[in-house]
This record gives sequence, structure tokens and C-alpha cells, in this order.
Amino acid sequence: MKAGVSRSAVSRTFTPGASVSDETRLRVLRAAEDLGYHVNHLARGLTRRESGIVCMIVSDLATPYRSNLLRALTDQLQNAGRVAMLINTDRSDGSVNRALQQAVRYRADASVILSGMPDKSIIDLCLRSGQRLVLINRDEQQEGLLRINLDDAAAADTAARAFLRAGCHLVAFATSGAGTPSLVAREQGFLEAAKELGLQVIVERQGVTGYQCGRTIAQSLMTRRQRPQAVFCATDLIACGLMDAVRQEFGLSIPKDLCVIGFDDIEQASWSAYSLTTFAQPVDEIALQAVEWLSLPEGSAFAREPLVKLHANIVWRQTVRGG
Amino acid sequence: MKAGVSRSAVSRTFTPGASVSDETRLRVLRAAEDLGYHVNHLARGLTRRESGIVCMIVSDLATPYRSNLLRALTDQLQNAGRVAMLINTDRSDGSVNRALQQAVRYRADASVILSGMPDKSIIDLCLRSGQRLVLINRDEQQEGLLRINLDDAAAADTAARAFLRAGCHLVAFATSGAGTPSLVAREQGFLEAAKELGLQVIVERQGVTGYQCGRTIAQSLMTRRQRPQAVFCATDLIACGLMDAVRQEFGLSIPKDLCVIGFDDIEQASWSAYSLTTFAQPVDEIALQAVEWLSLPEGSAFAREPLVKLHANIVWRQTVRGG
DNA sequence: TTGTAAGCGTTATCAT
DNA sequence: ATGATAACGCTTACAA
Repeated sequence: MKAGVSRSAVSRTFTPGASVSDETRLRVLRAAEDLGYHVNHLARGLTRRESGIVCMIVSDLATPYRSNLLRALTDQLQNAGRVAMLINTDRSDGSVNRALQQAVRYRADASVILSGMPDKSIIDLCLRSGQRLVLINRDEQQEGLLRINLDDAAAADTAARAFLRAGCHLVAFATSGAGTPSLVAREQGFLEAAKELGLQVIVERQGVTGYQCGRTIAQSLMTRRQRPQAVFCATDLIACGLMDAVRQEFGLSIPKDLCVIGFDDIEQASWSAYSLTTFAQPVDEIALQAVEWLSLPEGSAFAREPLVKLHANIVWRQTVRGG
Repeated sequence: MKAGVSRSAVSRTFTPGASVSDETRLRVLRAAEDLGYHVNHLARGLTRRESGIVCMIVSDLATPYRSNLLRALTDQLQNAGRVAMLINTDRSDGSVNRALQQAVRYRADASVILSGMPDKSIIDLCLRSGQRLVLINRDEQQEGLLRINLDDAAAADTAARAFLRAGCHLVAFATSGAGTPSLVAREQGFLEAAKELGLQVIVERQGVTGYQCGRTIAQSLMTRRQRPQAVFCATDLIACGLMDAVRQEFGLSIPKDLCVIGFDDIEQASWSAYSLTTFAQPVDEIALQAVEWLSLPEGSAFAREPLVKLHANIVWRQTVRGG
């Protein structure tokens, strides 16, 4: 062709590990440079039957934890020579489904679901269209998918013990109204640990996970006859809202009057207005595991343990006495 | 084929506005359902010479403002029946360039650059490979690209006037060491407005935009012989850091001892720990404009004004006296 | 190592 | 309205 070589030579030049002589490769490369040629991945995907696209299905994208996870994921993905397609599932109307269809139509090799409460139908569609599937902090068990979960129970146990050491006996768990699997696991774990340690616990569920939810919970928790001496929040966002309300509306001091522990270790948890003791989601490790599994050769993917359980380390800051 | 019809019939069924009889369409649709058939967009892109993919080139993805903008953009994009490919330019090594190459190889129809300081070469590459390009809050002028900018000068002017009304005379501008075009525009605008109003202004530049940067600036601003009575922060993140440091390390009260105005109106600005008066980036409007332009038919795209200037409304909260 | 040729799933053109 | 057929740009046997 352009460099006086055949198509195949060109193809081989751009296929890692194909046999081309250095001479021809160079000629091709030079010609490509001149002509501004780039391999067409649409065409490549067509023949190779794999597109190199992996789909990120995410809701609440603008949330600190989610955006951070997405960052880590795309970073690793790029590193592995793949490319991320983003599907935003915030809306509840048909546009989500349309977007999802899109993903299928582009023959994505895989999808990573970091949506809080993905529709079961989403999972099915991905699986049916032959994609590999990674579920982060979710429950569904099915053939051919990888779940990456945190050890929520262990974290909850650590939290309960910290509260006990701080001399608290009446403690609370703050969470959203509708529970994602991980939120539920944290709640269960906390309940069990509390029971074992002889702690009395109030569970407070309000609205949607987020700052406002924390404020609402503070309201109902602090107007009780018996105020809890500590609260374990299912997410940092809840913790932030709760702390603001507790301090400003009830004039309490943290950790003197109330101990607080969060979950996620979002950026804001480290801000000195909060200095929140919390559990760090190992986002980079999550991303690494996901991408590694996606890069496994065809056969071995299913020989692997379909559940990765990661540990969430506690980050001690200033919201627990004697932490 | 499967439904006793030709390929073309199938194609037409899935091509909006093609002529198929209801009867055949129905037959095809039914067969597709049965066989789990989905149009292959890789192949379609190949023949149609447009992929339907638009590329989001973003750095600091986990930052509140960026992730929010990305959310708005993907949302609108999906709504318009297109799909977003995400390129994370955080790293400085080759992986960014590789990722970008990827995008080109997938024959993205367009790219939206929301990166703080994109390499000039990125812009060139996109343009050269025939993509349409949208630049958000950037400067570069070139044929065939749309710039969407905020009216930073007007906002800065509003801020200066607010400070004047609050009785401040010595004011400061807080920004990062390296200035993106919008940060520079805010600075310039503020300087000019201050001059016009007879305000004395200190410009403080430190490190990378973000919370820490705000803390550092507070440090150097509040240890001066003459403390400023107000500070206009180039971003909310800077404002948050500054406020925390000012309150906790210098025991000052806001807005009594110091007025603060931010920019972006990130979620945290509304948290009661800050209640920051700030300028709201009209992210939805930005996204709308971008997607609308991308959807313009071939010819008309270049007939249109290549610069959209949007207004950033001030959101009055509690950090300016008499706001 | 290199070239030839078939085929990947579409769409577009041209008949019918 | 429908069907045949030639692209689209690439990969991959297979042959040389």
C-alpha cells in the first residue's frame, strides 16, 4: 500500500507480537506518521470479536466516593490498554436503558457496575450479551461474574470496639432508608458486634445516603430522652451531615460529647472541619483487582474465585475519644 | 435471514426513518428479540463513518466540580443518543497519550475537553483526526471548535462590589500557582474591579488548586502585618481550606472578621460548616450547549458562533456581611 | 517474513 | 417496499 507493502504487513505492525521484519515495520510506521494513519478499532473489533471497550455503569457519579472509584478504575483500565465507556444511570426514565443498549451495541467486552442499586435487568443484559461483569460491593451471585466486596463486618466490629474503648454504651447506627448490600452488611455487622460487646444500639434510617440524611438523623437522634454517646455512620457523607448538625444545632462537641465513625474515607473526611475517623475504601486495590480479572485469558477467568474480599483499614483521626 | 427477510430489511428496521413496512419491521423485531440480536455499532460506525462516540477528556476527575460537570455531560449525551468514552489525563506518563490514541482509533466523532490544562498536542490530535471539539473554560481559538466559557470578569466584579458593601477595603485574591485560563480571568477581573472601586488587593498564589492550597494561603495571608478583610477564592475548594484554617488556627469568625467568596458552588459550599457565598457554574447549561453543538448537522456547525459565554450566578449564603 | 484472499456485520446504491 | 451487491478497514488462515 502506501509504503509499498501489503495490508497484512500494516496489520502486523500494529499487532503486538506479530512477525514483521524491523525494516518493514519501520517503513510502515513512517508511512503511518506521514499519512496520519491510526488503526481503526471499529474495524479491528469487528474481526477480532473483541472491542477493547469496558463499560462503567455508575449512578451518583458526582459523589466523592463514586468519582474517586471511577478515577481509579479508568486509570487502571487505560494502563491495561483498554478504554472506558461511561453509562450514567442517574435518571430513571428510558434514557438509561437506551444508554445501556448502546453499550451492548458497541460490543463492550465487559462491564463494571458501581451503581448503588443497579437494576437486575442491567446485569442480565450484560451477561446475556457475553460480557464479563464486575460487581463492586454488591450481592448477586451468578456464573461468570466477579464480585469485589469489602469486609464490612470486620470494619463494623472495629468500630464497635473503638466505641467501647471510648467508654460509650449507648451507640447508634446511621444509614439511609433504602439499603444497598454494603450498607446492610455494615449494619448487620455493627449490630452483631455490639451485641457481643454488650453495647446498646439504636438504628436510624432516613432518606437517601448523603449529607442531608446525616442532618436528619442527627435531629432525631439528639432529641431522644437518651442520647447515644457514639454513632457509626454508614458513609462519610452521612457523618459530615450529622457532625454539622450535632455541633451547630445542639452545641455538642466531638468527640467529647459524641464519638463518630464514618465509612469511605472521602477527601472531606480529612478536612479539619471534620477530621473524621473512618474506614478507607481501598479504591486502587479494587480497581486493580477488577482490571486484572478482566485481563485474564478466556478460560481462566472462570477458574478463579468469583469473590474478592478486601479489607477496609480504619483511619484514625479526631472523632473518637482515645482513638 | 432469520425472519425470512434480507439483511437490508434488518438494517432498515433499526435505522430511524427508513422505509420498511410495518409488517416486515414487526417480523424483524420479533426475530431480533428471539435471537438476542443487537445492531453492531462497530460495523455501523465502519460504514457510516461516524461512530456515535464522544470522548470526555478529563483530569482531576474526583474533584467535586469536575465530577459534577462530567455527570451533566454524560447525562445530556445519553439523552441525545450518543455515548461517552472517558479519558483520564491525571497521569503524566505515556498512558495518557496511549488512552488518547485509543480514542482516535475508535473514531470518536467529537471530544469534550474539561481538563484543567490539556496539552496543546491533545487538541491538535483531536482536530487533525477530524473530530469536533468542545473546550470548556479554556482559551485556545481555532477553526472548528466550540468554546464554552463563563463570564469570570462579571463574577469577579460582583464579588468586589459585595466586599465593598461589606465595608472591606483591603481584600485578597486566592488562587493556585499555575493558572488555568479561567482562574486567570477571575484574577484579572477582580483586580480591575478592585481598582475601579478603590479597593486595595493582595494576590496570593500557592501550589495546586484544592483544599490544601486554601490552607496554605490562609497561613500566609493571616500572618501579615495587615490582614485582609475579605478574600475572593478562585475555587470553592480553596475557600473551604482557607475557612478551616482561618477559623481553627487563627480563631477568626466568618464573616465577622473575614468575608469569603468562592467559585463553582460545589456541594460542600452548601454544607453548614461552610455556608459559602459563591458563584454557581451552570453545569447543566454548559452540558446542554455542548451537546447541542455536537448534534448540529455537518455544515451548520461552523456557521455558529464558536464562543458561548455563560453567566455564573452568585449564590448568597453566610460568608459575606450584609450579603 | 510476506502477500493473497476470505470474512467480520453493517449501510448505501441500485435494481426490481 | 424490498433484495442483491459492493464497499467500510481490518485480521487471519493459508500459501509462497
